[in-house]
Amino acid sequence: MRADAERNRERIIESASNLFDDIGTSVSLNDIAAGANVGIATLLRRFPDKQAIIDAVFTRDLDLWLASAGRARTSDSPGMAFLDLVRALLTNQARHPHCADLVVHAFLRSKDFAEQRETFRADVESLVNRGVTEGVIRPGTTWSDLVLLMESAGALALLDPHHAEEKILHLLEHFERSFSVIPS
Amino acid sequence: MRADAERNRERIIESASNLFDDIGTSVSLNDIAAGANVGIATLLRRFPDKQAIIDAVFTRDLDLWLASAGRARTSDSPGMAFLDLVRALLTNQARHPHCADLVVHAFLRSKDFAEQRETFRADVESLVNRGVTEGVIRPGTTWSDLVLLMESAGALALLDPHHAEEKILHLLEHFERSFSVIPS
DNA sequence: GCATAAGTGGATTACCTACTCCAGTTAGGG
DNA sequence: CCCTAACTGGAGTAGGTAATCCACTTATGC
Repeated sequence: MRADAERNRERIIESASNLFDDIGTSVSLNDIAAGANVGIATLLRRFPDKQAIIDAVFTRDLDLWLASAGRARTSDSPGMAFLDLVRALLTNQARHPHCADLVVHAFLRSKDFAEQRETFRADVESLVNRGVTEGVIRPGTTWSDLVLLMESAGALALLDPHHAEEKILHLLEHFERSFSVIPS
Repeated sequence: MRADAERNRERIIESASNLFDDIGTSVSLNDIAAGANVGIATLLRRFPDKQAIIDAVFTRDLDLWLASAGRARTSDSPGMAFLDLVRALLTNQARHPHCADLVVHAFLRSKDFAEQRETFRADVESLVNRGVTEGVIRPGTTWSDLVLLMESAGALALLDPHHAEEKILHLLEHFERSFSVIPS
């Protein structure tokens, strides 16, 4: 691939990412191309169709999540690390609403993401289990509870991006109470 | 209005309601008209634009919510009645995903719904307050917590209608734990 | 009954979308 | 420096949308 083509590819992903955050994945290819200072043909040469762009943007975000989860795993204070991880993931959801339907429809189900999904799951479960034995996290808490929280947060962000952060933090309060062993 | 015209109006709302539940509000006016066995012109004569149909369908659902809340208010077991009400509202959300963005963008904000909103709010708050003094609901629980739960449920339903019911019930478990004074 | 206002269907318009095609441009190896 | 394969922009295509228009039909009050 020629160097200029590679630069354009990155500009397209950057433009798409920004527009997805601001407007949503319904934004038109024309606008994405314009935002990258690139013709529509250039865009469609690199990405065969619109879904390919959405996937590329999502994959970039996903890498950050996996890195967060991996880092949290090694913490020696699992309860704290778990909450920090959750908070980081949710903040990301608030900022990137477009991720929500990819989380639900691709990351959690498609076999294309099977490997990443299992890594992520293993990291989270390890953290939760250690938190439970440490007595910080309520027994019965599982990976699926975190998935539900992430799905809910993403869904809220998608529905109402403007108030997403505030609502997601409120949602987190309820889940923290539900996750915690100590009633407040 | 002529009697046949009134019949057609109801058929259009019924068709729209069914299609919104199955496909979402993105369904085309042509399909709504076809489902009502009516021409597209007939549809657009009754409802000046697409939003008017969406609003009409929502208003029909909303009346049911308000009735539920009103009935719950008179219960002499507020804690129970509150949970029953919440469960009824959430089940409705699962079945009518299209309501989600109207809840967020119209019912909770537009002054067109101000009167209904305040009635609903008063009913719910009365129930919550009685539940708190009865010692069944955790002090600090407010109307805004219920709103958040309904928004989350609606958002989930919109994002993934097929698994909505299951996810919403799961979500309710966490909120029940958070609402409750007794840790489980 | 029947006059007529109200109602109707569906072809049509205007517009927006994702995606294709191709004549012209440019990077970069030899 | 220059040749050529890679790359590019933007006009154009196909297809779907909401909304309009108008010749025709029907309910209903008298």
